[in-house]
Amino acid sequence: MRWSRTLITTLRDDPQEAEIPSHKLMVRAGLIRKLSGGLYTFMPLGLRALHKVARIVREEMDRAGAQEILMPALQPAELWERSGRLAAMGPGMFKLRDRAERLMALGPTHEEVVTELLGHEISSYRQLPCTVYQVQTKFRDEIRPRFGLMRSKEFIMKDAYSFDTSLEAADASYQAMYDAYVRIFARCGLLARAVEADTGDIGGKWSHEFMVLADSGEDGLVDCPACGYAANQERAERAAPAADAPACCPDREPVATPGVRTVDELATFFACPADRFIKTLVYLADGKPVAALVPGDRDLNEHKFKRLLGAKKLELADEATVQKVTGAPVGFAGPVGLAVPTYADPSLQGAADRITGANLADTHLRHVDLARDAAVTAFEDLVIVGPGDACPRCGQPLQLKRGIEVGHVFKLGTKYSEAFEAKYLNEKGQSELMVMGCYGIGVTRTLQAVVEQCHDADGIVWPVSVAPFAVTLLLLDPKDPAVCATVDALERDLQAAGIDVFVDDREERPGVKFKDADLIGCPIRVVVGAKGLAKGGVEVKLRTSKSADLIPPDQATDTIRTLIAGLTSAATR
RNA sequence: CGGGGCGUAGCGCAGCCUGGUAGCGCGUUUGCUUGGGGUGCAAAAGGUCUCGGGUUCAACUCCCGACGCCCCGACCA
Repeated sequence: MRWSRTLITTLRDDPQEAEIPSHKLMVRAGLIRKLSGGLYTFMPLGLRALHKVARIVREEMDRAGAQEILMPALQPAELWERSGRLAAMGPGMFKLRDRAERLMALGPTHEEVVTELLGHEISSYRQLPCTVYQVQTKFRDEIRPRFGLMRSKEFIMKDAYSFDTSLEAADASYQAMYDAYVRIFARCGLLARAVEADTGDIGGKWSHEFMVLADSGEDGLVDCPACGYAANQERAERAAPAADAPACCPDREPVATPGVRTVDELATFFACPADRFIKTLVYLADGKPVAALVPGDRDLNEHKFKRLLGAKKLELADEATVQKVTGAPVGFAGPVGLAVPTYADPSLQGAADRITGANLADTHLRHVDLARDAAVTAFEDLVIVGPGDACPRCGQPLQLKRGIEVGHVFKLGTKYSEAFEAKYLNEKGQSELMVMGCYGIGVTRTLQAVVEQCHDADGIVWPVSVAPFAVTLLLLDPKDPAVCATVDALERDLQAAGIDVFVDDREERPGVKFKDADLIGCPIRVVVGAKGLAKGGVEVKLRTSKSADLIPPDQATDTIRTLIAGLTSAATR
């Protein structure tokens, strides 16, 4: 491919729209262009890289025994009513009506469609296990599109779905996908980490997310350097420290605290540290009030609380509810005498001589002994785990990192097969529900994650596996026939050797071409110019190295082929 | 949806406070020049100053309202 005949426009300045390095670079290098918030066009160079990622994904899916299909992006909303997710995902879905006024949705994911499909196609255990996948455009009405391709309203996802006869068989399908994911991200040149994750609205018992470590990542993850435990912060647990209880605790006693509501204000008011307080939070779980107790210096993890309660919807109670439940305005809730189910973090087990709200306006209680003065329904892990907390497996201190979620594998169980009666006949001729798993990779997000992880001050540093081109060939003197002839021959040779090559044949000064080559970041740069030829060769340089090697033109293709082989094996370890 | 910021030439920005001729850099076009890390000179094209209302003799500038974009929090690949 020749630059002069390709739609590639690079930018000198960082675009105003972009904040993180990968987004800036993808726009500057001319890989993508924004149409509107969360909607991007892939330009020729970006599309090539995207296809490379998709190819790796397909190869590994096929290798893992999954079969590629393609389901409609446009789906009848009725399917979503059957699974009960029209309500759950409701506002996040793009909905529209056809001319018959039938409600349709642009698919944010395909569990419904695939379960409906396989429920009809599969009739016998002999057809199982079966895993299908597709590479599809998904639509989500994101609350806040962000960071270019990282969180967009339209994106490309590889989604796979496994169907099995039993939980054990489903475990094997899950493991096969997990292993494929490890290979996919390694082949993309990414440093990815599998972490335990929350299942969210998709449902199911267990899931792992694949995280690309990056400071700009949207997710927090905890990591135990000692034993390898890793989890999304949404799910992460900790070994709760024992509550330090004094030998004896005086009787509880009300204290007037007019207008003092927050833990910070209380700490100042009582002149004691935040962990001396018990924070009482009133929530509505599917409309029913419940209370959560955490130490004053900790925050409640709503994901964990929601899972514990098995609630479909969990939200902080409104003021009126708080008033009704506690008999006091917001800021004065406490566990003493509270008549709703009350869950406490295990670090409060045995907690005594603490300060809590008194369930009375402008009043707190001190010398509260939780066991003596309050009725706790259960002690369950509730706090957001942070750096320094004890690992739930080995007790060593945890670290907190940030990551980009590029893949997610779920064990779904029979949630969808029940809703769609996706059944098969077993060996005994009995009808049984298929056990499902689902597995997603954000293909467009993965591409940007590569850029986020692989760049330097000058531009992108593509791994060969996903680079738009393996080689960029700079034609420094377009008016010199000998230089042009050398470039033509080299381009032909490289193409014949199956190597992607991109020729910068523009009427530009050398400096411009060097800068753009660094920005676009193909792994190997070959410079052909009059000066080099006079010295007897073309210059071959890796994007990652500082200096170039002078290679005789007739040996260049072999040299490059060897370099690519080296880069490829280094990437796959 | 809550909080914050920004909308001026293709891109990056100044001008606005204190109303009166719309500017700079990059890019683009043409000519010359230069030719190994974003050459230099000259000329040129390119603007409903996001949109709508209001105040005023006069609005890019002041006021009100929309819309769009970006950032921080709750959803997710």
